[in-house]
Amino acid sequence: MIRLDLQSRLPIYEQLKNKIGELVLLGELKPDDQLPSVRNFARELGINPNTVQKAYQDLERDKIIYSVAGRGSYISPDIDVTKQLHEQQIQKVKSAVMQAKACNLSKDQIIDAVYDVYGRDTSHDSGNGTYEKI
Amino acid sequence: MIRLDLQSRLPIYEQLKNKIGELVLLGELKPDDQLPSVRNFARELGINPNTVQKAYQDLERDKIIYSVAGRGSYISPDIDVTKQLHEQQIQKVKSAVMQAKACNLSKDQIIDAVYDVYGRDTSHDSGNGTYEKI
DNA sequence: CTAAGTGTACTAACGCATTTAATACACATC
DNA sequence: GATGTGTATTAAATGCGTTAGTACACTTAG
Repeated sequence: MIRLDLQSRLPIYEQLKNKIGELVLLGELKPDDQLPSVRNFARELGINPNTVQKAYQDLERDKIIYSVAGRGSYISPDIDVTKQLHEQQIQKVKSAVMQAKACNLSKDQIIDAVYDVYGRDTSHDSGNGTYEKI
Repeated sequence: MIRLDLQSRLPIYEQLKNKIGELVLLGELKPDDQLPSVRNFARELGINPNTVQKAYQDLERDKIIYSVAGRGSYISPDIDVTKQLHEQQIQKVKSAVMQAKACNLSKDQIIDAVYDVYGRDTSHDSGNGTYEKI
């Protein structure tokens, strides 16, 4: 079940886009998997169908999903979807890092922050469980 | 001169707060330095005085600056200002990294992104000061 | 064919944050 | 006293996000 923060400054449709992208990267949504219908998803999330549609529109524009009138919306089979979603995440990280650099923070301070999130073990393992898919 | 993006999703007063914090961390604004008056700053930036005041209010609430009625607004002499601003930047980086981690990105991928911003030289120099002028 | 479910499009209205505008007041400085 | 400060208040306008309701074309199951 997807949890939304209706109080967040981030619009609902942006949160939804992020969540779907996250599920794709986690492998819980695979190419050609069908997404919930606009109306069902909206009912399930307690929001308006138009809001779901807006998220789907953006995702289709970014070629993360594709939609067929009368059938439904599906995860894009495009091989580069994962690559694209990865790149999106990387870009967000880079933006924050650039801002920090502009504020004179040192590389080591940033690296420390990354270690704070991922743990400080010296191994170069990513630490997650889907590593074997390489 | 401070440049604002009036089209950004980030409110003007938030941009202004960021810019001032940035100038403090760059050492261009030092403790007890006087900031432009609300009215002058607004005229200079081409925005409404209320917007500047809102930024100043937030900065004073966060103890980044202090204001004296009849005199002006000044950078707080609090020794921890720099530390606090650093922490803000670090938190933004961590948020982006946590989001990326939730999407299954590996630690190495994040580290690579950091290197993309800071450069890949193996030295542990922080890169601040006049380093970039070489 | 019919019915139900799908994506899509459109208009209208509302809420809310942001921003602007215009005053007003108290204080400090000269 | 004049000027320049910060501060407070009210009002209006604007834009974005969201909801609501309706409508149409399409696909599928029966």
